[in-house]
Amino acid sequence: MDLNRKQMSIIQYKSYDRLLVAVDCIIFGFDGTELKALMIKRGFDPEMGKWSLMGGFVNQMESVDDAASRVLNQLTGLSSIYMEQLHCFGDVKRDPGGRVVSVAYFALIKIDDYNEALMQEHNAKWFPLKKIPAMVFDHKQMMRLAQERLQQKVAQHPIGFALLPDKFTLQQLQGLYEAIYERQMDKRNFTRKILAFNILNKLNEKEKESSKKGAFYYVFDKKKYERMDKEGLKFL
Amino acid sequence: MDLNRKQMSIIQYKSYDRLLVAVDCIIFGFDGTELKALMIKRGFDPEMGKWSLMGGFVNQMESVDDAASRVLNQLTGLSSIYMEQLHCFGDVKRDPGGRVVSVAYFALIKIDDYNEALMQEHNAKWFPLKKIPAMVFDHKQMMRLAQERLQQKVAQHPIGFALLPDKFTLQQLQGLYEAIYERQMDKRNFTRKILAFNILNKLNEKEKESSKKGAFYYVFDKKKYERMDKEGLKFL
DNA sequence: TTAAATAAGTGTATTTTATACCTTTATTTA
DNA sequence: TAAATAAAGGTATAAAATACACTTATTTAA
Repeated sequence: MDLNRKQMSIIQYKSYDRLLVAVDCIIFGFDGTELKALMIKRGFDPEMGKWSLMGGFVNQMESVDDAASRVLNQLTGLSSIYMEQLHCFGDVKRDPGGRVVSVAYFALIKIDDYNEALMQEHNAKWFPLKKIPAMVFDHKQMMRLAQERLQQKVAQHPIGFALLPDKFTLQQLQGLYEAIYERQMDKRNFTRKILAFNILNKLNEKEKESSKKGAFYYVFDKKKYERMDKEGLKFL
Repeated sequence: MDLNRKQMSIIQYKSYDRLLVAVDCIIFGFDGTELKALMIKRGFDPEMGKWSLMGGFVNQMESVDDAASRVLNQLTGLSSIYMEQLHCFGDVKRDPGGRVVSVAYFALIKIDDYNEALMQEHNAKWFPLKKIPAMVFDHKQMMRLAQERLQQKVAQHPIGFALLPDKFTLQQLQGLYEAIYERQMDKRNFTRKILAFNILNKLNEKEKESSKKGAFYYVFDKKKYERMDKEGLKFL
């Protein structure tokens, strides 16, 4: 029998086990005060009706990353969102419904920026990180790991902006960092440090809802950041 | 028809695609001067005869972590080795032999501490990180990511000791850090800093091969470390 | 036995970075 | 126009990182 190399290798691989591969998304949002994560009420067995991360199975013809983007989109309607792979969870019995290897991702979205209908359809709800309910399988472990990684990541790279509106005040930005790190910071030190990176542009426009004086808006300048990122920076 | 919940969910999952799931191991070693990684000459198609990471498929009844340990053991004969999950690589076409999702791990071993027969059987060879050959699939990308992660990790946790003999001199330790970070360090500053962590015990014994005076051996004291790790430390 | 050679071992001064801390300013509203 | 509100901004101190060079222990060869 005459086989070319590709056929050979398909035959070669044929005897190995094939597994279900899933993705689960930890979706973070910031409401100005608290860091929150988006959960859904699981709509199918096993564990129907319990709180769960949004997830789905990886198809034969899509990459794992694409599957994660698809799942995020199915819940929020959003695309082109900051998303990063967290960890692959591969215990044999992690899902009582069968052998499922799950690759967890975390995403950062602007908390008001989603498709209401899709969210309702999935019974989605934001939970403050301090008040995460019981969750199915190993999803709570995923949550914990995601929170740790967010803390690490945000200290090295300016990804926090993905959680804020396009224009934001320095106090809103500080509030975000305080929420992520779960500790208070000094306003003057924070301002000095963040402005020193020179990756924010000050607008000639004030946010006046929360104060009479009004606080200037800033925007994140991605180009400035990329220029300095090449030289290697630690963020905060 | 009467189905219990478990049967329900197996049926539920049945319609989804199953994929081959592999693990690949980046195995680091340190020869006193250079950081090296262990590669094998791939013994089967596709890409037979090319340099590759040691890998294998995950079986139905083993966790992904266990598969990685098994694969490491198959090549080196070692078990109970420092090993950490790196990243899941999930592109559709990453392996020309079929749809394979691969979870990469990196391991730190003592470079002389392996089973010679197994190594020969797999045509394994150590390559300095600076001189990594062409590799199959996305293995070079895995290598690069592993090197980055090792740098990050070693700065936060005292895992570097896994690459050194049980007893080592301060200069050997410094050499390791210099190799990992690819830059020279000041001997006095390094010594002061590392001893300040108070996780090393000085032995009453000297290494006398590389100097006439001889340098004292030290050992890593894991208990001391664990005590201080709880209080949270940044390592170097 | 002693001098030369070798790498180990050690301390201080300087710079940079992080932290602690409070008054003035702009604006609105009563 | 005074009172209320939150924004804006600087300095002094402490801690950490860096730069830098001589002395010591030991072996080996003269």
